[in-house]
Amino acid sequence: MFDTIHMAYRETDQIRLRKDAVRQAILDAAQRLIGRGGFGAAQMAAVAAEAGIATGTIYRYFPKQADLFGELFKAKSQRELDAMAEAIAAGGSAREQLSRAVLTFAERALRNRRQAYALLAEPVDPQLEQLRLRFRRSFAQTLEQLLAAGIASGEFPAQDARVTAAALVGAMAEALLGPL
Amino acid sequence: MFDTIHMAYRETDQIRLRKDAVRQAILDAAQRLIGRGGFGAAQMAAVAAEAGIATGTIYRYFPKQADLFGELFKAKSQRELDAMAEAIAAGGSAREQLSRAVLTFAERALRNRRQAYALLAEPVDPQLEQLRLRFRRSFAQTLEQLLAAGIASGEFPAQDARVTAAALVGAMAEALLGPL
DNA sequence: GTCTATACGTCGATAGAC
DNA sequence: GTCTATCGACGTATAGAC
Repeated sequence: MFDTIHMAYRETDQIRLRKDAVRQAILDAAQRLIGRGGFGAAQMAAVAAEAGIATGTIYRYFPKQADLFGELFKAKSQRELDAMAEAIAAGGSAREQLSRAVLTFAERALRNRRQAYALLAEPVDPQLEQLRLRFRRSFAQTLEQLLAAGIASGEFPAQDARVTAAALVGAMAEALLGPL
Repeated sequence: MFDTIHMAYRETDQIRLRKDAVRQAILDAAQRLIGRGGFGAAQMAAVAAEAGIATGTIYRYFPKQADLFGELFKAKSQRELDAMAEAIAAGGSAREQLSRAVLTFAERALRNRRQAYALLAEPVDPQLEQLRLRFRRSFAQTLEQLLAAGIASGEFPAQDARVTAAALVGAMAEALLGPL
């Protein structure tokens, strides 16, 4: 019916690719700004300028600033979590694994201090803070498994692996706040 | 001139006392709600109801919710800081002081879990989060002094007291998140 | 994606202090 | 008579449910 007269709007592959590119450009721009000055430096206007688009355009892709920040936060935090898991997976004794896990976390943070501060402690909206808490739990769980294995093998003294893991996460994060 | 005809409005002592009482009633009401369900339970309407006043009235005393929360946050956190300082001031060896400081902090938190969670980790506005960071630094400084004294006396092995103090604060807070 | 519920902060009206 | 404190319904924004 209408289709034969009025061509219904359909996204072409070309448009699709272009939109994906713009979206990625926004994410990249925001990431650069966050890497230089934390979330506070990634104001929507600044992100738009960095991406070479109009401010209003950002809201077509990310209705709220929290959406943009949330996506970046998840991606960046997950990358750190993966890095720690990888360090553990490299094998060795439980002690070596734990040492590598902590060192990896700290070294990566100190190599990218501004971003690390943003991910670890920069005051952000409650919505992002919630994400932060969830990732902290993930880090703790990763370490807890390692500790539990070490305790089972007798390498570590008997203890509450969950509490120790949480304490380690807190200690790492807080101790890094000085340098960051 | 006009003064003799139209009495200028001036706040009397009676009104002043009444306003102070209302302000305190708001703070008390909010404190009770936070103690029961964290900041999330202290909605402006709920606080007003608990205090027995209208919602709009709160804003005469605290223009923004963050102002009300901020005042309570400061008071409550300072109280915890004082409690830790007191535990340390009770004397004994550096090791005993440190033990008492940590135990005091943990016991008080576990005795008032809802409030402890609110002060330590509940996602809040960036404005409050900033306060939280500042108090964490204060706790760290308090412990740092204790550690420095212990190191100087040879009771503790040589180490960076600042880093250790920060790690202790982080470990305490994060380890308590499970029970809280 | 739409619809509903909830919560913050505002506003005009009212009662009462000066 | 003039000014202020209080009320509580309303506008708006956001979150969650379906």
